[in-house]
Amino acid sequence: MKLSTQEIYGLRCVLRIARSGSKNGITIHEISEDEGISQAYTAKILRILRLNKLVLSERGKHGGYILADTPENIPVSRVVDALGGKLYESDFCYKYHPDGNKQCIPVEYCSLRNLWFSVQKAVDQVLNDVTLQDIIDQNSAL
Amino acid sequence: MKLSTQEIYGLRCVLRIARSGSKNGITIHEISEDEGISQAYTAKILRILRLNKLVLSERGKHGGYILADTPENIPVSRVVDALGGKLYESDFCYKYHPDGNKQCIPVEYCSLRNLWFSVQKAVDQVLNDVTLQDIIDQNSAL
DNA sequence: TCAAATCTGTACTATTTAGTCAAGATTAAA
DNA sequence: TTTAATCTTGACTAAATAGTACAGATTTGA
Repeated sequence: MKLSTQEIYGLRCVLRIARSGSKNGITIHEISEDEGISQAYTAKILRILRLNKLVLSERGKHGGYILADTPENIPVSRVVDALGGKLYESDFCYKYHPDGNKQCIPVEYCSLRNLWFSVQKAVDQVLNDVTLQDIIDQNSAL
Repeated sequence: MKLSTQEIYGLRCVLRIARSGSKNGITIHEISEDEGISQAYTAKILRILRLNKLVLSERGKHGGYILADTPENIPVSRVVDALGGKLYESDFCYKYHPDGNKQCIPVEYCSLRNLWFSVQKAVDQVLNDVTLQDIIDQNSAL
């Protein structure tokens, strides 16, 4: 079970934006420099975050990125889900039964579904309860 | 955050082996049929499980696979870790800082490390406590 | 109006993961 | 001893993810 690099880098980008005091926001160039991620890849990740309404962008000379909400109001789960999706999604059972017609009939399939779903819940419990502000503050039950 | 198909298929394969009453074990062909996974891919996954000492194999006419231990003694975490590794591993911080020299200096890096590690712990808590036998029985706090 | 600094979008390449193929090794039984 | 059923291994192809390149659009200010 792994995090994708998009999730890892993306959360770091969002935190950079959150920590930027500037009213105009922070540019791709700055985020890229600070995080040691290429500008092109930073831009790609920010696009996803923007399409998911986690950040707002402004073009032009004084352009840049700001958060779409206050850091207290953005749980980490929103960022991670935007970039990497849920572990257990609605198409889970179908996806991993290539032959299509055996879903959830033999008994262990259902208990496996329950297993993965409970892993999902455990992860969500952690990530829903931590906001960007918590991370900035190093608040934690972590 | 996703499970790899190796983890998902692999756990199903192990459970098939666990549920096989036969003393000679169960063949790749049977597992493949039962789970709707190709023989070749099933073989590849079983190889990993064998190298990780989760299953034992016997060649030849009456060959097949059996578990290396009783289902009660194999927590799901062992299977998942063998096939997909840990979410948070020792090289985590280095791996995602391509420029190498910024690890854990700016404050949020450390809180992120704590975050991912606590996700890892939450997942482990679920997967360590569930054994193959639990899944077969549909026992659960799931 | 023009140029510079920025974001935007698409298409491309590289790497990793998923999945297949085929030839070889082992065992049991005829 | 031969054959059939099995596991074993490594090399291959396909698909998904990671990461790059570049041309275009927007805004500001000279």
